[in-house]
Amino acid sequence: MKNFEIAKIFAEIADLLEIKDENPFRIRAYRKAAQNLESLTRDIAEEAENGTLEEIPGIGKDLAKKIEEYLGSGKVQFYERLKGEIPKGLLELVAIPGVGPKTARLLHERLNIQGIDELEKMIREHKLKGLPGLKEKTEENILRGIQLVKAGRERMHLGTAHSLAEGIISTLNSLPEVERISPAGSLRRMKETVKDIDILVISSRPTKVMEVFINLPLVGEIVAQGETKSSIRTREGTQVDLRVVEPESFGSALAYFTGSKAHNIHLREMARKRGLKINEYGIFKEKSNKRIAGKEEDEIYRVLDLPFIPPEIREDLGEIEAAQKGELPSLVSLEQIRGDLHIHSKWSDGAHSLKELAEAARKMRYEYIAITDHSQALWIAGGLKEEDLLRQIDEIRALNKKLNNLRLLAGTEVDIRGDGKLDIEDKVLAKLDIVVAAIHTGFKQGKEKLTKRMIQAIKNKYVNVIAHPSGRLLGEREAYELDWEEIMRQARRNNTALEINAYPQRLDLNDIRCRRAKELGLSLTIGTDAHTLSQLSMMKLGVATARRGWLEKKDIMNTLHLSQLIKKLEFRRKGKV
DNA sequence: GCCGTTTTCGGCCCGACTGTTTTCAGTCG
Repeated sequence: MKNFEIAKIFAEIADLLEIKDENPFRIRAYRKAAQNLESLTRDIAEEAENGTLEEIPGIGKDLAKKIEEYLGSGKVQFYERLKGEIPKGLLELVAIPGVGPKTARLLHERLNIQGIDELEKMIREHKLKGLPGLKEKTEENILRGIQLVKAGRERMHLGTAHSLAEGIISTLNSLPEVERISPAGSLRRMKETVKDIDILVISSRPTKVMEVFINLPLVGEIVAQGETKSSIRTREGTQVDLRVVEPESFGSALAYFTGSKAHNIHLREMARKRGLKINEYGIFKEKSNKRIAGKEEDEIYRVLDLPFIPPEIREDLGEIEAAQKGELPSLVSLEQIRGDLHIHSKWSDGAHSLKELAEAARKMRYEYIAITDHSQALWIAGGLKEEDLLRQIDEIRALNKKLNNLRLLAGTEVDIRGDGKLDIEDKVLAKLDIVVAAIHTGFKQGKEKLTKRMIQAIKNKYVNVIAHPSGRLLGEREAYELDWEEIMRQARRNNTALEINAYPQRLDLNDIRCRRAKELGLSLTIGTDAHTLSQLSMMKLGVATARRGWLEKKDIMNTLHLSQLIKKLEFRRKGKV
């Protein structure tokens, strides 16, 4: 899909126009278009063929033409021209925290600085002296920014961000001065990766809370410190922003701080049309400046005649329009999950026995869990030979007789081999309650071959689920190439579910593909792929991904009660035997 | 550059913090 290529070009055009000091609204238009393309569930080439480009929000006549130009020729003239006008190094400079377009231009015009290394050298040689508005402090800030860029500050996995935030929140929450506290930002929206951690606090003594915050042991550096807002960077380099507000502003501050930016802008525009003004402190009548609400978050939506919109879908990707029409999905929740369908035991590369897993599952109030150890091809992960699998089935059946209110499902995570065949014979698969299939090798076979391989597995009548379908590892490995439309069509036709793997590095399917899967009417499962007991709790990340993909209870198979689930799992086999 | 139950032109979210300034520009979220 060229969606991302074009999104990247539009985003870069926005950066270039910013350096040129162009109309800020034009710049915003490019940024918005880039974001919308990134999260478009359909293929942009198909939209172009159907002549429906201008139906994509943020795409008008001009951008539609640029998209068509790129699809046709692989280039956008306007973009090429801009790149010719503005030295590449300037984009490098703007990427430094603390250096914006104005400073970058100044540095280029007055000192002909072309890139980040040159800038560093000039600062160290004190060559910036005499430039307006750039004195010692600013030089120090830029140097620090350069260090950050060079250290390659990357986004964290959602799971990492979650535990870091939990630690800070529990410390602050123990202060008597803290009345109420909540995570905010992309963390609260449960994005798969998080850059900064945002935390919001209610307190009548903000100074005290700020003081404790900036003196936390994990603080490596104080970035900013004010009365209502402070930022620190941890020793590991993660920025954490803390905002302290009065009780009557908590709702509006939480909404503002949670974002997304695009969602907030949309709401604020709606408010303006009604003669209202929304900011972090509340909702005000524009004329009289009289405050009418802001204590609770849902008040913001109420004054705009909208139902509450869950944080996970606040991306301005149609949720506000859906809310207006009363068509918001009722998102699946963690409480609705009745079991985990992807777990490894000691039998392969997991850390715990079946009994220990059962005990943990019972504590989580699950009705069932599927034991899905690796198959023989993955000998490196202790993959089970067929005879071992048969013994494991017996052990599971025996254990089930002793268990109350919990059922272990005998399963496998069978390897889809390089030639598309499964690693376990059909006659053995037939004895299992659930078959999860996955690709673990041969990622570079190319789109056509990989698609064929996966479809072969999808068509096997014993395969219930395709695990971690895209194969991506966040920050480590790109997804392998697949014809997704075809995969999803086949999965739907053959009644094979796709998994949302809840492992923090995977979160695969991702939110966007979840949304497309729903549009096409697929069934999905959420599995943790847990190898240890503590990893069972990652279910919440999988649910969050499903929620970001607008999925409801009825879309997720493991919200079913045990008897319904078993019926659904057996359905295909019976139909064909 | 997009967008329209106040508009096909004239709007386009809003504020905090910093550093360098005597009232504000730049950057960020």
